Amino acid sequence: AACRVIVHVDLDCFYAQVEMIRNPELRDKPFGVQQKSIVVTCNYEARKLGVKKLMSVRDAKEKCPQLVLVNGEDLTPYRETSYKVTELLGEFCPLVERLGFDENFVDVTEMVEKRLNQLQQSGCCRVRVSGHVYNNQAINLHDTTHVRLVIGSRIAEEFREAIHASLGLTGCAGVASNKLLSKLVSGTFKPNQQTVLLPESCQDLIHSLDHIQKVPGIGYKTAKRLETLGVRNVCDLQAFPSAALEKELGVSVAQRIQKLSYGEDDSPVTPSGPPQSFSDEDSFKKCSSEVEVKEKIEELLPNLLDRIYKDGRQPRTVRLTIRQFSATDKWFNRESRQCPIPPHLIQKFGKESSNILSPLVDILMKLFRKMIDVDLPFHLTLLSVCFSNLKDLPSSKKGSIGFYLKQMSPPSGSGK
DNA sequence: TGGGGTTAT
DNA sequence: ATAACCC
Repeated sequence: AACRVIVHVDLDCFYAQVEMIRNPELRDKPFGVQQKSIVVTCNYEARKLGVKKLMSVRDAKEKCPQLVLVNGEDLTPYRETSYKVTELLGEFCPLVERLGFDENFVDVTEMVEKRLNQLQQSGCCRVRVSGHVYNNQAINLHDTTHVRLVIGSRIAEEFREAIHASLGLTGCAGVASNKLLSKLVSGTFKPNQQTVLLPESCQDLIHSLDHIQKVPGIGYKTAKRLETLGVRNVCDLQAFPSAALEKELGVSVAQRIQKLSYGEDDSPVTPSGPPQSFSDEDSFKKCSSEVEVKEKIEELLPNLLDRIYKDGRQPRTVRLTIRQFSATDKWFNRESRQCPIPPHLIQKFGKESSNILSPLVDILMKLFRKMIDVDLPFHLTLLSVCFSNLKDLPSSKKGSIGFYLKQMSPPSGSGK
């Protein structure tokens, strides 16, 4: 039975790397990428001096007065670079799944099988591992699972080399038999290194997590509920009675996370393909009048429309999301309203010079009034516009030829 | 605590 | 439409 071989690729402090490419002068200085009052990430120079991810600008400047800050509120350069990485991996193998802007899972099982066959036909069964082996575990070349994972480590090295050669980016990789383990193991040696996990060390890896919330798939809410059950670490979760867990969290979540606690994860690598939605948001201290709301929306829309135009598909749904100020529990209170985009407006998405902007603003303001009684005082701290339910144009209308293919100038001569 | 994303219910 | 998850 051939095991799966999954590679998790995780770029080092991604936004900071993109900024260093845009401005090489930053290279040897400690610097951070700022969004509002937060340093969302920083380079390793800054990390040496005590700056951490998601630190407030105040704390960061206190720790490190020389810290240079770059505004990173416009994600365009990061998004574009991110898709270049995904596309590059897609040239090796079709099964590439994005996780955020800086991580990708690649199912390399087929590539491994092919190389394994070539190796066996050449009569040579020796393969050298690339990078670290978790726990420094000895490799047994008579164990075909070991051999497969070692071949995976070679492929991971090729991925990282390709990303560095063509995009100038460094990152980590983890190689293991499923997504969960590949992700966990990729973080074990940190900048610009890679690690392979052999099955015998799986329990050591999963038990090295000190809190259950470090298990990808167990988030804030589930961790809190588990805590009320007395479940604090991976051992607790493994040992907890399944029936009681299912009663608290529902069968689906309970069974999934309990398997995760054993390092088991049968979820497939699902190719991400083009994005399912395009959104743009802005947060602020205060927005409390209809006129301000309209101004904010008018700021968000042009950027979004441009991205949709470049994508080539047409959205069928538009959504407005708001966050209302609340002193307690600042983080959770988002509401949204969405509606279909009227067909006559959908048509205008692919075309320039059509005035699609003001009708969209009107629709979004109607959605706003469904959430907020504008005759009463209100206090917003965030506005977000999202286009989703993207449909390809009829193929006669040119545009998206498929995600991975570059847009090419049309051949001379007629297309009938 | 930003500015994005996804899937399940 | 919301709630959970991910970065």
